[in-house]
This record gives sequence, C-alpha cells and structure tokens, in this order.
Amino acid sequence: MELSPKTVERLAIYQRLLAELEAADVDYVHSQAIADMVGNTSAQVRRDLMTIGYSGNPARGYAVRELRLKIETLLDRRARKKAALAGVGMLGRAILAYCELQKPRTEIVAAFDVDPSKIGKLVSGCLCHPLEELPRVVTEHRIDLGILTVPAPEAQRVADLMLLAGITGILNFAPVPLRVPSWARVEQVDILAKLETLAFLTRSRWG
Amino acid sequence: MELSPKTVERLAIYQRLLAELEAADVDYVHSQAIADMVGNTSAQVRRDLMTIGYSGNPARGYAVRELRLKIETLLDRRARKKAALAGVGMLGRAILAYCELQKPRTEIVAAFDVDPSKIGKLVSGCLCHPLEELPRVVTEHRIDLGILTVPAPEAQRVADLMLLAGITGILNFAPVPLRVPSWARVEQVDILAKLETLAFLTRSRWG
DNA sequence: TAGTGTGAAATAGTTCACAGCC
DNA sequence: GGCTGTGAACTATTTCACACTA
Repeated sequence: MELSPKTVERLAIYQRLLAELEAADVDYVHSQAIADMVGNTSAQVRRDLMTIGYSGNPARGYAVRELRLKIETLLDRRARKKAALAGVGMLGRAILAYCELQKPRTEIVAAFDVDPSKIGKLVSGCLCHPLEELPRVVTEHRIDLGILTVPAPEAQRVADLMLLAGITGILNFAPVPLRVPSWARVEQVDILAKLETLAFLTRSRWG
Repeated sequence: MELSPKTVERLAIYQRLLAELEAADVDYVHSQAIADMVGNTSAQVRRDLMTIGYSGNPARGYAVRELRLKIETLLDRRARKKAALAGVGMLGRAILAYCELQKPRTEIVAAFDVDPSKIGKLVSGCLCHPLEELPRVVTEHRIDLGILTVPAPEAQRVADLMLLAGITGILNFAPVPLRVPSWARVEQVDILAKLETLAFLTRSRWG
C-alpha cells in the first residue's frame, strides 16, 4: 500500500488526536467527530483510514485504541528515524526545545554549529558539535534526517555535507531551494513565503 | 486574474531571486535559469509568468528588472499588510528576529504575551504588549494578520481573540487545527508533522 | 437509520508537446 | 536553433453520492 505525503501528514495528526481521546477514555469515535476536530471533511477521514486498511463499523464508528495502535505501528515502522540539526541559532534552538518537549517519533540526536562559543554546550538536552564532525557523528548514530536552520548563504553547502555523510532527507528552513540528488528528499519550510502568501490571499477588514 | 496559493508562493520566491539577479546586474534571464535556481521545471515558471500576464521574448528571455517590478507591484497591492505575533516564546522570538532581518513585505508591528516579565520589552524591535490589549492594538494599527506561536492548549482561545479583534488571516504554528469562520483564513505550519512525514517518506541508507 | 466503504465525478496542479517567434 | 506561449494530456487530491450494514 502506498501512501501519499498528504495522507501521511494527516495520519500523524489523527494519531495525536486519537492519543488524546484515548487518554480521555473515549472508546469509539465517528469519522465526523475526527473531521471536526482535525478540520477537514469526514469523507476524507474515511478515505484515509480506508487506505491504511482500517475499518470502522457503522453503528459505533472506529475503535480509538485499536486505530491509534494501527497508525502508530504503521508510522513507527518507517518514520522512527534519527535527525541532526545544523544551525543552533534562534530558530534551531526553538526547534530543539520544541522537540524535547513534544518527543516526536523522530528524535533529534545531535546539533551542529560553526560558532565556537556554542560547541560543547547542551541545548535542550542535545549536544552541539562543530560542523566538521558532522560526517563522523552521522555515521556513528546512523542518522537519516537533517534539519537545516543555517543562514541562507550556507544552506547549500551544509546540505551537501549532510548528503555526503549519508543523510537522505532534509527539512530546510532556509529560504533557498536546495539542489539535491534524486535519492534524497527535501521538505521546504519557508515561513516568510507562507506569511506573504497568507497576506495575499487574505481579505482585509479595514477597507 | 485569479492566482492559486501555490502560484503566489512561487511568485514570492521568484521575486526574491530576481532581486538578487538585479543586484548582480543581470538584465535578462531565461525560464530555464529561473527554474534551475528555484528548483522546479521551466514549463512551470513560464506558466506562472504567463498567468500574471508577463511576456518574455524568445531571444533574450525575461527582463529581470521589469519582471521583478511587475511581481512586486502585484504582491504589494494585496500582500502589504500588518501582522501581530502572539506568544513570545522561543519560536516567536525566532520569527521576530528573522523578520526584522529579512524585512518581508508583511511587517510584524506588535507582539503579545501573557508573561508579565516580557511585557513592555522590545523584542527584535517589536514591543511586547499584554494579551488583553490585543483588540485595542489591532484596531489602532489596522492589523490583518496574526502569527500564532502560543502553546497548543491556548491556540484556539487566542485565535478567537484575534478574529474578534478584526484579524482575518492566521499563521498557526501550534500543532492543533483551528476552527475559524469562513471569512477567515488559516495557514497551518506544523513542524513536527512535516518532520514525521519527511521521515516516513525518506529511504534510509543504513539498511 | 445514521454512518461506513468506495466507485465515480470534480477539482487542483503539473508536465508535455509543439506552433511561432527572434 | 533555442526559447517562449499555451492547449491538451496527465497526475494528484478532494468531494460526491449512494449501496450497504450493524
């Protein structure tokens, strides 16, 4: 069974929600309820659950615990990987703090920076290494993912370093597109472009 | 002419690129060159430029300065809006710092937080107000956009406050979907979901 | 009888392919 | 001859609609 990127993203969201419901001792839930809480249509939810091969029953809906486990197992098998973060600036630190708090399935095991004053420090439980050590650390920990929060002009260079070290997926926060070989995958998070797009598409109330 | 969200996002990216080319005294550029630098196909670039009604010429390509101005004017007319940021935590500060540095078309004019120790402080040139003042400040500055970097449990409440105050577009970094009326628009930036999706879709090199 | 499973329609977005121009 | 403009084909994703079942 092949899942589309969008479907995977939604599954991750469903799973968070289901964990909450489970904690609240809810046993069964209808697609409509999931849709409401998650903010999309019930048809979409039903289709997503269908594609992962999970069936509900018309009377009660979906079994919360069972479904949560099903999604968890599915994601765990492929998404439980290690990540390295390069660029311990404001944004990098924010992400490290956030991940320490939320403990996502994908764990950040090492941080890298060029600034000597940051090296050797613990940032949100994550040791900061000099950038030159990236290849060694990546190999040692068998790291698959890179989070790029370096300044734009450095992004391509650091990305190349990551790819050479064995990283195959990059989450890029720098506002520059990366050129990568076809076996690698880049997910772009361009906050300013998002903001400008939102601004463009939003109708003002102030005339 | 109606532009799709994706097209708008790409236009913002083209514009950044064109500004760089202009600074480097490049007069003309081919769609292929833009595509290479931006990381998509030349056909797509041509189509995007076509939809905004700009024509190149087969011999030289597109006039850099003229095209940059065209896109800038287009985005400026609808995207030059003011934004307010709620939640001056790590992520909030990172975004404020980033925007101060990059000076996007959309300016962040006020920050809000509940923590008394932050109130009254300047954070990257932006004054931090108590959350209760949001309605007043939003009206006063005629703010259209809200950036939500508060903890997940607060997100909906703060979003409601923003919408009530007159904000019509929200960039939401909290990992919860927001329920908003149909005249409002939410852009979700879920960093952890992105990371997990990337992890899922990436093939490991380490067996 | 409300809610599921799912083929089919609709919509959104991307790429192809080729005529026409410089 | 290489590059643009663009209809048409294609792919991806969402929504509709309805038979079916507990």
